[in-house]
Amino acid sequence: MRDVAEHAGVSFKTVSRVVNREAGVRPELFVRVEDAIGQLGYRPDHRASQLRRSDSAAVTIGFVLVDVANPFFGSILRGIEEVAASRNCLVFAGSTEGSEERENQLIEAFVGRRVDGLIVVPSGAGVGVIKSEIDRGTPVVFLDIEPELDGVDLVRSDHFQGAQIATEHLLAQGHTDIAYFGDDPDIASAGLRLRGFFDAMSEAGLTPASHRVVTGSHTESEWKAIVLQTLQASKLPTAIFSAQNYVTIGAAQALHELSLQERVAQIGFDDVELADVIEPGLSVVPQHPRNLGRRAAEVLFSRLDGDTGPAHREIISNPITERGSGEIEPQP
Amino acid sequence: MRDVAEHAGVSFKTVSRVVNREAGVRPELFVRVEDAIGQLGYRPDHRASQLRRSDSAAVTIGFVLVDVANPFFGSILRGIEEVAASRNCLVFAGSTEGSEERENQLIEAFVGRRVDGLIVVPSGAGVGVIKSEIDRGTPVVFLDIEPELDGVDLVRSDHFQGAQIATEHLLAQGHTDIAYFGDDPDIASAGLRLRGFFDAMSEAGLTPASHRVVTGSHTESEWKAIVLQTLQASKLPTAIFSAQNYVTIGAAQALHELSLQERVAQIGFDDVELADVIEPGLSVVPQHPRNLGRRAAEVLFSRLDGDTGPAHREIISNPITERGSGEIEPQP
DNA sequence: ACGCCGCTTGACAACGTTGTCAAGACAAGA
DNA sequence: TCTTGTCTTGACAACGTTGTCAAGCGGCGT
Repeated sequence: MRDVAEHAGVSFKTVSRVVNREAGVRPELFVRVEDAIGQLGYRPDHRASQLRRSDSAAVTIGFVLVDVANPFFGSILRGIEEVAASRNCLVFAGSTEGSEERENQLIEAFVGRRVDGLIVVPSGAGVGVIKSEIDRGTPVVFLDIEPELDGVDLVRSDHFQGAQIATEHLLAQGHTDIAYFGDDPDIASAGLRLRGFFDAMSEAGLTPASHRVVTGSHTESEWKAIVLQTLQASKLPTAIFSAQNYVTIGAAQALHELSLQERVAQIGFDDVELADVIEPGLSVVPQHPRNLGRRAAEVLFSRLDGDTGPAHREIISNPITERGSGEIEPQP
Repeated sequence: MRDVAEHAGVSFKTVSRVVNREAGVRPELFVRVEDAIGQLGYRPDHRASQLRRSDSAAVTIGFVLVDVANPFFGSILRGIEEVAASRNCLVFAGSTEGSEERENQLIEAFVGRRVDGLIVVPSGAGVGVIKSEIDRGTPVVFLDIEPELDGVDLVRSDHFQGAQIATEHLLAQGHTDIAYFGDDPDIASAGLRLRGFFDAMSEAGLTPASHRVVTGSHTESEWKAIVLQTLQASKLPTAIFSAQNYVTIGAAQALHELSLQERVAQIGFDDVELADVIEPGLSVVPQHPRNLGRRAAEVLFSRLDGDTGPAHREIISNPITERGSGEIEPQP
């Protein structure tokens, strides 16, 4: 900026005025400064300007998620971006892979860059660094997973009810021997889905055998192997509830490998690509992740705009998308 | 920081020393400062520290992509993150949706935040803002799409050869009437794939009829409609080459809707989820996007580490993953 | 001719941090 | 005791920008 000022023969304050389109600069000077900026390829240092500015609207938000490569989170990020872009705001994103340590690192890195707000898919209970940030007044919206904290903003799917209606849907076809595959129930959302499953089962007077409930955190291909192994190890269940998108894919792969896709019903939580093309089509409880992202961002920006109302708790439920696999009747 | 210094009864320079773990602070003072930091919940302002620091390793990079919701780009971003995280570096990411204007906005926003380097999937020809940034000395690695610029670093799949081998694979089964569906050939990568297709066809002495080549930028569901319409409008082609992941999904949906999946061969560029579960399995030329991201990041960091060698051009090709759909013989 | 006003411009402090350097304390050696 | 050296600490400038304020200029009314 100093260079530009010299080049245009003005003080750097005047350059600042031109850059910020402030009124009260003689057109002649304005042009001279713009020319100098163009010639020198000068770009204002946004960090320095933020450093001095007091007010100013939100310019950066951080998004802590589990894994951007998972289209569920990728779509959420896209939704957040969409809202942020409309307000000229940039997004930092980082994957935790479910590690609380990495989550803390990311949050500290984001806060160190003075993000205006955070959207977080918590890996832990929300008692780590994020808690102290909330206490310091940083606006935070939790997404997808509920932390063990009161009075915080939250946007998520109704994991419990989704699992319930999925299970009830299978029960309604007459299934009683249903296998559950899902993420580690220590993850709050996965825990809720598991409880939704148990709840629906016990409503029907059923208690799932322990070998019918398989949980853990694995990749797609690991899930395929796990489901394969489980299906081969004992009497076939008549239906499967796969409680996460990668689990759904792994389970579908396993069923097809064993040519059981017409014999064993399957219903998944969260939609997946090509679910309508496989035979039978995969029935799922969808989540509309892009909308989840949009909503979370909207809530965050309303806080940044000064909304100090009570905690916003938005729990979204969606009806089942029936495509065939979830409508298979129990086979003897 | 001023507060911490007062609270601990030291100068803020000493606080700075403690925060940066500099040697030569009496243990007693060190503890006192750390306590004050803890009590006040102080977080160093990373922007201010960067402002003053001269040297310092790379701390932030920017990634300009087309759409994070597309798992192809999501996986690339994951690969970049992976490398960046290992160097304690944060990633800004932004989706352009193919708009050159948005690309320029993003690059300006990133540069304004003084990112140390950029990875860019260019939407335009690379002559916009990105060109002037390169000239100013910002390290830039292009990814997936080649800009119309010489001497720049680039990591991408071999779009031309991939399309060639896909087409040759279909030709080898005896197909001569092959339909091409793909992105707008104005996008450099899509243009290369289309040329790879034409090249393989003409090598075989064939010239595709103009109604056999359908291009444009559309969503998954639009592609399904377009392929449906095309298949119904005229004599069936005996094979389809779908040159992008969303196109592949749309085309597969269309074929299945018309129950033609056993009659019309299909081969796709870029792998998709569940491709091995649908019947017949979808044959594709895969891309391993996470690895593309990792490689681009590695190249960028080597530049940031001072590598001033000649432009790095890495063009990766992968063999076809045969799953069935691409091995269907021509049906009369 | 004088005072007042509005417009344009620049000097200077401030934002939160680090780099530089000098000052003070204390111990060792002459 | 005096010098020298080492260790710890703080004062101050600097990074690139914006906020504040006052100075300079010309026009207008009296």
